[in-house]
Formats: sequence, structure tokens, C-alpha cells
Amino acid sequence: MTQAPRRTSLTFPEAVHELAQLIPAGAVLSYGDVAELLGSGSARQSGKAMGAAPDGTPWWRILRADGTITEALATQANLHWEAEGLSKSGRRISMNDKRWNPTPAQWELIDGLRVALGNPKMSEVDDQL
DNA sequence: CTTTTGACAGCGT
DNA sequence: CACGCTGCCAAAA
Repeated sequence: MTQAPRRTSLTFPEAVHELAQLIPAGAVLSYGDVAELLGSGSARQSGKAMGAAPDGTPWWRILRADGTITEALATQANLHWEAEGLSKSGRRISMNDKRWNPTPAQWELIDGLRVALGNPKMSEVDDQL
């Protein structure tokens, strides 16, 4: 086809879903991190997007900045976290320790999402975490 | 146009 | 460390 296999433009929610898929097991991001990595949107936007995430999306790898998750999902999330070896300190994940640190190759995939959203690449804004 | 609503963040107490 | 309050920001009512 003359059209690219993947759309060259994405809506913010779609980009959030794609990014969630890139997070490796055992790592997590906060909703705010997601917005920053994509170069647009806000933590609330990310949360909204995850609420509409399709089945198969690893939603338990995106949580609040303080390492907790909304009560309605806490029970399910705990099962996944345990299965992936995500240690908790008390009732919360240690974001400090478990936050995803992308490899250079993964940064490129993230850049792809940024571009698909019409935002500049990380290298353009030198905005890495 | 105004108000309400969220799978949120940060700060003060 | 737990709560409560304020700030945010786009979408829906």
C-alpha cells in the first residue's frame, strides 16, 4: 500500500497506549512521566487515556507519582506487580527505584511517538529525564 | 459560554 | 506517612 503500515499521526490517547506497550515488565512510569515522554499532554490526560486503554494494555505499569494506583485497580495491580517482581515498600511502589530507564533504542521508539504527535524529538529539546 | 469531571501532581499540615 | 486542598488541562454536559 501507498500508505504507511502505521499511521504517521496519532491522537494523544493512542500514543499513551503505544507507550504503555513499550514499558518492560518490572518497570513503571507515572502518569506525569508519560505526558513528559510524549512531549505533550498532562498527567490527567494520561490518566484519561488509560481509562480507555484497549485489552492487552499493561495499565498496571503506569501509576501515580507517589507509587500508588486508584483504589478500584489496587487489587488487580498487586497481582501483576507481584508476578513481575515489582517490590513494594508497604502499599506503594518505589518509583525512585522502579521507574523505567529507557535504552537508547527505546528512546528512538519514544521519539517516533513524539513525532507522530507532532512534537519535537527528545534530542531537539534536550529534555531527557 | 460556564460547570463538571477525571486511572493526576505538588505542597502544606 | 496519611490527608486535604489547590492547581492543571482537555473533553463533555
